[in-house]
Amino acid sequence: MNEKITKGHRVIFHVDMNSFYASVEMAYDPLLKGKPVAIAGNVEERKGIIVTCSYEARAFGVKTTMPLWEARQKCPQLIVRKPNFDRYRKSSQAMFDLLREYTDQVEPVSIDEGYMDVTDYAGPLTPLQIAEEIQLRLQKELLLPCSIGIAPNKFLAKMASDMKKPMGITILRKREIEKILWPMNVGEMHGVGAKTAEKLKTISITTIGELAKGNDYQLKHLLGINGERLKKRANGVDTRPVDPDSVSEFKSIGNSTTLPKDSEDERLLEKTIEKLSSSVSARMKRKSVLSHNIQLMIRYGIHHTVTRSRKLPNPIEGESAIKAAAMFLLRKHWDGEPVRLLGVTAQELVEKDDSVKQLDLFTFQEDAKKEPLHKTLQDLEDKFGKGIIKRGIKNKNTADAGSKAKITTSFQKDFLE
DNA sequence: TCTGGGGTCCTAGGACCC
DNA sequence: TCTGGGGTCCTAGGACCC
Repeated sequence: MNEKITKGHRVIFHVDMNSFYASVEMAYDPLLKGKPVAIAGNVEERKGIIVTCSYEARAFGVKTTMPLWEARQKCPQLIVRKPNFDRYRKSSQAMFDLLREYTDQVEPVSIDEGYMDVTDYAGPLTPLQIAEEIQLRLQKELLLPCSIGIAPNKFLAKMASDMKKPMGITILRKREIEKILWPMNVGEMHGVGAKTAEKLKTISITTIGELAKGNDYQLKHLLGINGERLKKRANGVDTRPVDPDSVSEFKSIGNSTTLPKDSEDERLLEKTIEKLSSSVSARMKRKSVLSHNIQLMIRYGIHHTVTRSRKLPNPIEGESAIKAAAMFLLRKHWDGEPVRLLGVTAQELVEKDDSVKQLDLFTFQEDAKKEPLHKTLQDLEDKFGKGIIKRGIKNKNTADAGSKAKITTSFQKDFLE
């Protein structure tokens, strides 16, 4: 596939913005600087939890996902702001634009972090100098602090960026894995959550080093294919390429909401689904996509969530069509118990775009050529669907931006070994 | 007073086809 | 008559991450 051939060694950065939402608020309002600041969803009600908080707030013991009332207990002078996503998106855009000044191999992972592959960087700076410059510029130009991990692959870069916060730069070389990575708790590994850590404990694996030497058969039995992958990562092996296009390919768009109080009022549930459908529809239209599958999520108690989905013969984007599909699912599957949360998600997205249809027709014809002659139009329609709209269009704009510079750099690409 | 809302990826069973 | 094995699609749920 498009996996980059990685002869020689790569130099990968993981850039991680520090307490991003809180930092953006501070950049907008300098009076907040140096103060304990927290961003919380729904400041008034029971669902108020801390989304992010400044390091000043963390000093009081305030943490992400902590209920707001508890955070206020720990830090009475806590300044609480509602999230302002437009601001965060703008700052994020500016941040990634700055990163792209160094290479076009930038892969945003979320609003506040991303990978860079600077292996082919052709300027005068060393990797460490690039990282230092980026960190300094983000701080100066955007007033945003970040931590950067430098390593030969994504996994190690991610682990490295976590090691020094805030405003850290950490190089993690292959030869340092044993000394630095292996003593760490396996639960601190990216990709290992509470459940997996618990399972690993049953085969006496509690550190990353123990995982690195774990028994293949046991791991496979316990975690399936993920066991294999995690063991490789623990040994510092990760061949995933940095893919600048990955983020533009949305797989689903959804909205959910916790009701003011648990409810079995059918009218209220319908109204809620209507609102959710409408915002999902609006977001789909902005992204110019259609959906082939609508999912309804119903949460009854804190630990009882059910998802139900429905495949659609024709792709939709309209509010009323989404609502209709979601209501169908509600009527069919709601057991009448009080509902805590409802969610509507559009899945199996396809591009709504004439040029894409053209492209489809083309691939359709190409495929037809490869098929044996007895294949009929009906066969192909069955395969591709009536609308001849292909799913999951990839790499729409992979036009090669330019020539690869062939300047030899001061860059020792194997310095990470 | 006790965990929100946005996602991705993987697994597993059943239906159905060949 | 009893029957295998492979593949795909659909649905539901779970783990994880930010």
